[in-house]
Amino acid sequence: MNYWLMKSEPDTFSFDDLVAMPKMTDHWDGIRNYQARNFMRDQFKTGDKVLFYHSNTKPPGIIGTAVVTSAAYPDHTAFDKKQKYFDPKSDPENPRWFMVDVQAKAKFKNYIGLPELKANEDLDGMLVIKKGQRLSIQPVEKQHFDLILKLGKPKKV
DNA sequence: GCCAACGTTGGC
DNA sequence: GCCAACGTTGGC
Repeated sequence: MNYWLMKSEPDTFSFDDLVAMPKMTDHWDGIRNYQARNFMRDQFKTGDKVLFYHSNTKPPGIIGTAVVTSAAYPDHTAFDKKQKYFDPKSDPENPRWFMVDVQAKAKFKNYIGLPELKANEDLDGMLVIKKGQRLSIQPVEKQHFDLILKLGKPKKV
């Protein structure tokens, strides 16, 4: 069992957007960073737990939890010229980019903003509070994950 | 909207 | 293989 933090801009795809999907599940497409891809491709497993992070909003922070419901499979949006995330260097024979399916689980009654994450010394070392850390998929340590659940007061969706 | 941080690209 | 130029992320 692994723990992850996944960033999304709420203007593009918010936690509530995920909840609104059939079965509250969607594929996490558009990852075009090798480190993030490697996490998904090599380490994501069905049942892994995810903190859903809203970036580029005021304040950014953790809005809820989700669960991984598939292993990694090729990101087909890279194959289609009309797609925003088209990448000519990826093709179905030899896909460069991958994605997983995630399902919404719980929404936090207490949204945990980035300033709050930074202020909590029990969360020292979390990647998301590091300056310049732009990775959109990050591993999270279990004790950090557990503490964040405690702070967030998740309510099943 | 600015810009620091940092990943990627491509010329050499 | 170095590194300058460029593009993107994402906090502020």
